[in-house]
Amino acid sequence: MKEVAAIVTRKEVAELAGVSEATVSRVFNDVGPMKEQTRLRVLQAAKTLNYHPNAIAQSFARRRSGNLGVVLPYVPKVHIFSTYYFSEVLSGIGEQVKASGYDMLLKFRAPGEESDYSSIFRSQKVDACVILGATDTPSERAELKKLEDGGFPFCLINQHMSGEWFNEVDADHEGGSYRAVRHLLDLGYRDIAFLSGSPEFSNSGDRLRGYMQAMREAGLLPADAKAPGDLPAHLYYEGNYSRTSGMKAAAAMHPHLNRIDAVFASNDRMAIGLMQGLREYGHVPGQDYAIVGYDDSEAARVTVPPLTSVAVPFYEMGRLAAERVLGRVGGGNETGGASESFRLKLDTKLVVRQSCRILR
Amino acid sequence: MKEVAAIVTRKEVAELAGVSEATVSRVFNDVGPMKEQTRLRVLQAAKTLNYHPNAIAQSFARRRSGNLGVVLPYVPKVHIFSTYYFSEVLSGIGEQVKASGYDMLLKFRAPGEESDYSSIFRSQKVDACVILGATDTPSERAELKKLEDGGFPFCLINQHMSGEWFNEVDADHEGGSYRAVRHLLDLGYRDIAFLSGSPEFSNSGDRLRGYMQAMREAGLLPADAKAPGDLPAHLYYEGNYSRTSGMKAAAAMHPHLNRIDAVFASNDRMAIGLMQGLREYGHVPGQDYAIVGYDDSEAARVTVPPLTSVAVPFYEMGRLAAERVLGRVGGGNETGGASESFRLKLDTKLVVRQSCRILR
DNA sequence: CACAGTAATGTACGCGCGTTCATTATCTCA
DNA sequence: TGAGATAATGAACGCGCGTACATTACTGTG
Repeated sequence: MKEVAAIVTRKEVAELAGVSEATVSRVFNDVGPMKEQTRLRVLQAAKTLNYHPNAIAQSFARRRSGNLGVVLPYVPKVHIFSTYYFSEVLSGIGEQVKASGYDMLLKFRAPGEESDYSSIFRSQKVDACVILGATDTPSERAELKKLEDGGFPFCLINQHMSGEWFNEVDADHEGGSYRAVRHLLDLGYRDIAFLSGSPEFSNSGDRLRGYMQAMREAGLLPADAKAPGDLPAHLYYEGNYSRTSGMKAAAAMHPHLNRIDAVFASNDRMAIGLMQGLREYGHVPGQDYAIVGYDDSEAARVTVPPLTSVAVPFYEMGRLAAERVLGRVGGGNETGGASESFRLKLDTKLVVRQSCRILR
Repeated sequence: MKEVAAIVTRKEVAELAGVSEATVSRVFNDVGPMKEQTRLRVLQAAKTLNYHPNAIAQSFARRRSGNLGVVLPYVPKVHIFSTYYFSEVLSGIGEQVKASGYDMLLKFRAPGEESDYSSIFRSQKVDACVILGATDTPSERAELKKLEDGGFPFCLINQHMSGEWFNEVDADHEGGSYRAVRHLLDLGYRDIAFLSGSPEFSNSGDRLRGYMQAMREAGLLPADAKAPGDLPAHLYYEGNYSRTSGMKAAAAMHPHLNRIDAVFASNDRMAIGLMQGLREYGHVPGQDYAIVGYDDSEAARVTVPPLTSVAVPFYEMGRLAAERVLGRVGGGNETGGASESFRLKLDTKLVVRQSCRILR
């Protein structure tokens, strides 16, 4: 019964309005001088016929898709949008994309497959691209370098590849971690454990460095301590940023809790999992031990006790990345070279709540 | 310095391989019989030149974009991805979209603007569409009906428009709410308040109906009680699904808490806000009053006490919606009519935790 | 009124691909 | 070996639009 609405084209509008197709085009793109009268006539005809330009044909003719690609990692068993970090970044990108008149095309990296970034561009379905959750592996680096060589505008978020000059929007995780640990030290804590996230993300290393620096400065670690191996074993734990991994860490940490008085966890989810886990062993957070999380997610506000955490401007990072990378679309060659590349590092901020008692 | 990689077209591949463009096309689309030898020759040439078909041109020629549109509501001040409901649904859609070889194009409804759904389709940038957070207003209904009349494949998620036959994937919120309240009743609670969400969403009404039915059956409401107005004022509160609105409700509820022994909140976020707010007045959840939330979000697991809540298969709802709606693309007319329309209603499930003490 | 100069519009082409139809190579069976 | 069938390939077109270039309609000036 239902008929698929017939496609109205420029041609029909032109006929009805009694003008040429080019004129219709001009009206819709607002180019060149034209009589107000014809403009109105065309618009009227378009309205009558319910004409809407075919976006695909436009993309084709303009050789520009009007889409910003967003590459998302495949995280097994995790519904990726549900993690605070991705959620916020995506919201920020979404905001900017809308403001720039673009659409947002999501690309999920496949489970097994090597991430073939360049194919994303070669297919021409996106004009620029923001990459989330890139990992610092040789093959990924190679892929990204191909993009770079191809001159495709892209940008990494929350990931830094040292030694390369990719466009990046990152946050000062090292500083944030340093301040978090300093906060614990200032409160009088000394035996501060570190719960790390997955090491393949650069910002896991950043957090470790911040922690180590603070500990070194406090004279709690040798001046040359650098790697996790330089830490007393009972102070270093590793998870994968999931709540469950935090709970698992609790099992490993529990036996040593007499030698630990505070924990710095690399994100809130793990912190929460850890608190849950340790609670089952009878250790009360904020009382038997202090804890600081990372991300300042919504969850940090509702735990008991509320979790001191490091706020990261994820939303703004997403917005900025989109803005910058879209600003580079098409630009560059006529100005006699590539347009400015960029590496932004936004500030993080410690948000103090009640998960760390004052010792003195 | 950087050169934008030259676009390699079919033509060049054809020349290098010594065949016609049509043959190249056939190889890449795997149509018609062809000599294995030429096939390899073409593939070899394509590899040499690093040829990738232009997706936009393909879309243009095929008159199909390969994109599934996802319409997201504009929620002021809320970073939309951060709400559990949207996050999960999007993850589900993402999963299915990938499996179906489509891409996912996000469309944000603009703040003020009337949602002009049909333009989304007329622009031809998407082949089908999933709509989240539609509201049941006359103008939205009209817009949706236009889509329907246009024969565009679309689907509403978690929203039911009574009296219309739109494709929908919904969950049994009425039943879920009924069971939640029954649970409270079975535990011995009698003075059960209801914290509603924004009334423009159909599932807010669903929850209300479930609540009322359970209360009526327990003889706590007159048999003809239907609307919120039929409730004692101290039992009915309204928020907008945000945590803050839950906190605000706490202020309104606090004076009446001597006449309230349990609360059923329309989602976890409001439940959490309410618990926080009431705690500030000295009321301890799970002790001074029982509380049940809705959504069974991650947050419900980490509150103190853990929150009894109603689980909704959001992820599956997203996946199913995408699957069904993509199944309808292009199909329908040649079979002598529209393909099957669908209205799915998935089951919800009460997840009991510790936020309701046993009274007897 | 003629002319230049500009405003307004039309003509024509190509973007890269899918696809139909025509053509040519190859095979089958008598 | 030849005729018909089938396999394999090529030639040509159009999808709907943007746009360079050609053309025509005006305007003001001397």
